[in-house]
Amino acid sequence: MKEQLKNHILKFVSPSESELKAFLNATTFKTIKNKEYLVKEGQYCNYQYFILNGCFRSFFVNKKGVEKVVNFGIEDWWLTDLDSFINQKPSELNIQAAEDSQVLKISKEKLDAILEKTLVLNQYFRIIHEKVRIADQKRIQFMYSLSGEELYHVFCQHNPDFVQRVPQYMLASYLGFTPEFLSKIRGRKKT
Amino acid sequence: MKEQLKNHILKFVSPSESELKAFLNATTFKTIKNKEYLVKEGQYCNYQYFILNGCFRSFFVNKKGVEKVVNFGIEDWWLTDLDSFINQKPSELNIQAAEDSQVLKISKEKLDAILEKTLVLNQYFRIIHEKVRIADQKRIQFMYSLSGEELYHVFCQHNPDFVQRVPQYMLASYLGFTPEFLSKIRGRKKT
DNA sequence: CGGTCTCTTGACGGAGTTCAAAGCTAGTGG
DNA sequence: CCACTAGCTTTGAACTCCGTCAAGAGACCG
Repeated sequence: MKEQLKNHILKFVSPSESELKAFLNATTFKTIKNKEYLVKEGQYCNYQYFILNGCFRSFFVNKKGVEKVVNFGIEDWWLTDLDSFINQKPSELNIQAAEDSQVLKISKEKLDAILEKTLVLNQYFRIIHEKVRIADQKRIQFMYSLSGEELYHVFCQHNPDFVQRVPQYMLASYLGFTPEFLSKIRGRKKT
Repeated sequence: MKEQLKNHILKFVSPSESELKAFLNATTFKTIKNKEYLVKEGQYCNYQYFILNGCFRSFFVNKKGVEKVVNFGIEDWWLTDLDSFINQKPSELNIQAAEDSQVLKISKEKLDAILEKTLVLNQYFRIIHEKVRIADQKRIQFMYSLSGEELYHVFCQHNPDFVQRVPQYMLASYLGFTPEFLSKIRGRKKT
């Protein structure tokens, strides 16, 4: 199953066989059931996770006790609480499976050791970061220019398959409004 | 003036003298007056900019013709339209000086050539990306959990100095609301 | 001084929230 | 195979935050 991560890496950089082996060997396989947590608020997040299959959401709980979904993760995405992972502080986020899932995980110590000396893997993660930053940029642009209703429709157009995979209340939270409002949006627009 | 970039790099990684020289020599100095543009919508953004001093805003224009500020940049920040720079497509953003400023710029070709073979500079940019992603993450958390008024007060507390440097209407746009509303917030709270 | 750019103020309207109740659906156990 | 529960979605009425529009007041710069 590490083939999948290998293929992902080869999409972006060209490591030697030994560099690839060293990295893949530093990862370990993990199965996780729907509703279980990879990371819980308050814990130190010492791993970075590569999603083989399944689906996750990361969220935090605001002062009023409401869960706010800040991100989803699906196949071939890296997922972690970066602030906790990089700066070694307690996580403010929860990362929870939204489906039965499988991941590869790598510890901070092992990853740091590899990044200390391997050019191509620095390139790989640099490129991943670039892609995420570009995606986040687009997301912020959408949030700044569209109404809630428009946001929903654009999201459905861009991710028609994904919309089916998570409950509506998570989607509503991710898009920045309440489940009640999402329900009303869906109520309109019946041709 | 390249000392400043050198010091910034040395905060995060330890390049050899020759690696550092090669990188600094690839950058060129540029002065830019208030209101002038580094990047305009529709242009290809072929440079990454390191701000020596001054202040910039990046913004786009939505369908209604309203300017939406998506980011500010000040001393010791790297700035570019990443999507345009990385994927070589026309920029959707404008980057405009908000003060008389000085920058160092590096072209995509030169940067790519250096990143092709220099470990430490991949590390450096990887670390920069990590920091920006963490900051963006926090920003999204704030946007999801605070009202407009709270956003403004938190921003003022975190950046008391910066608030003085840009006109209020830019700040309002950055925080996601109208200048009129910001003015009303300021009107209250005159204890 | 005159014009442009920025900030303020107020009346009104609308997008989205809150709260509460009821309808659905799927899983669970008897 | 049915009954029950728990979680998810829908619906509606009242309410709030913030946007829109319009008019005026400073403030800065040539």
